[in-house]
Amino acid sequence: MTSSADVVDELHRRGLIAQSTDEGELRAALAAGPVTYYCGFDPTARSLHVGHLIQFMVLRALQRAGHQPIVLVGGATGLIGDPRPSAERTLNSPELVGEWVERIRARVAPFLDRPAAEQGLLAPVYVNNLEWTAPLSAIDFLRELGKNFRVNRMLAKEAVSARLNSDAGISYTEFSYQILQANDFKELHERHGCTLQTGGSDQWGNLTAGTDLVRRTHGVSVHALGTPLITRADGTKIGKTEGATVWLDPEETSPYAFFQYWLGIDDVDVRAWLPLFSERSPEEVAALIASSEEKPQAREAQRALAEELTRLVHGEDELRQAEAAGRALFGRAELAELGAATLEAALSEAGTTTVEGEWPTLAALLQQSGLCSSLSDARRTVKEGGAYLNNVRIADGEARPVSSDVLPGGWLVLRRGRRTVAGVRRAEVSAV
RNA sequence: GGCGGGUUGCCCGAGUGGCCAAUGGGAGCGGACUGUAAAUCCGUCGGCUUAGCCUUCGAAGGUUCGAAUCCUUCACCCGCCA
Repeated sequence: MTSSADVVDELHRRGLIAQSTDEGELRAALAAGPVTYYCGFDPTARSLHVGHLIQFMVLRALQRAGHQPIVLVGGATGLIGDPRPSAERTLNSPELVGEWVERIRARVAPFLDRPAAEQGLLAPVYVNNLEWTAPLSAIDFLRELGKNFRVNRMLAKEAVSARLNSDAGISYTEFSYQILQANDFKELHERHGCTLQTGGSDQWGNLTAGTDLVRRTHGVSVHALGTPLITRADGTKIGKTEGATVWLDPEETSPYAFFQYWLGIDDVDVRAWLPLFSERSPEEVAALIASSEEKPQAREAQRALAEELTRLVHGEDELRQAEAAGRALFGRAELAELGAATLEAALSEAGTTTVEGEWPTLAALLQQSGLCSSLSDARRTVKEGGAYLNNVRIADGEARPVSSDVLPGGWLVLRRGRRTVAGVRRAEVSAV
């Protein structure tokens, strides 16, 4: 176990610290005994995505070093909206945000509750800032909180100034966001003795707003740690491409797809990300990076990371199934030689569809399986040579499957492109 | 409250009466090359009963043989002034 203060060294070594308040003071505080720290997650979607993983890595490292984690879910701040540099957020209904709060809270458990239970570490405290924000009256907000904030400084925050310089401008609602988040730190300081907030460096303005507020109201120096913004080598955000966000919730992104995501990341990124996301020893991490440089085609680093993170997020059983599915679908074995059980397990990871009645055309099957978004898309994909039935390129989208196409268990394996697979079978055959 | 500017496909952004399902860039998707990588090149990128047809350019009406483009009303956004 990392000792209380060495955790800062570990975080630095792994590249998890982009900026921090007075580091000397922070080290001293961490060395003096268990520190209560928090990180907040706003419910802006149904689930958290891989971009949030880095926050959990920090939370876990601190917990491992014996400190007390608090996980805040932003039931209140999620109703207001943290200003993005680009444009105003759409307000979501309180009902929807409330539902997301619950879903997200459920997702967080494995990261901190498991180590607490298995290794005797301090169990996380869960809070929702709606608890103290909802009762706040406008008078209190303006008198008790507002007086502590200078608009001049608020305007200087990066997210705010970006918006002021854009056509979109910024609503008063979003402008107020930093006050609410600062107040969270103050409340947690008062309620739980919290003295450290961690978060993404894009949150830096909000983090320091919090430390400033606590200092002004309590005369106490508290801390903030900002993690670096993780980007891919090509500059895009991790796992957050508009088309295919990789979620942590198995209902949104299957463990199989999650595993495949990490397995497929490119060499440059895996070498950069391994220290960030792996909790292996520095020696093991270095060895994996060396392996990636010497024989990149082996993809050992990608595989190690995929295994570690799938196990962390989804658990050992799901990891085994995701791995087995990948081997079955991408391995050298002929599909027809796979047993019905293996095939079914693999396909259920990748995604399956059942069709009623007789086989429709292959183009229709591509659409119904979800591989293609529309019939037009399916026809286009076939025309481009990107659609496969049982690993054989489909030449005619209007053709229908024949009995010799049907694999053990009644399955057809449809594939789009190199790696997107789906299983399809007819309702009548499922009993066979 | 006044004046001005704006609302185009996933995003940015052209387009001011027919040649517009709508230039260009990005993202996405597919192919080639590879290592289930990157880069590069090629193709594609509203829908359908796909050599044709249907629905799109904030919303609803209108003018016209014909409108993303003109007119009216409405909604929302931005800026300046009060």
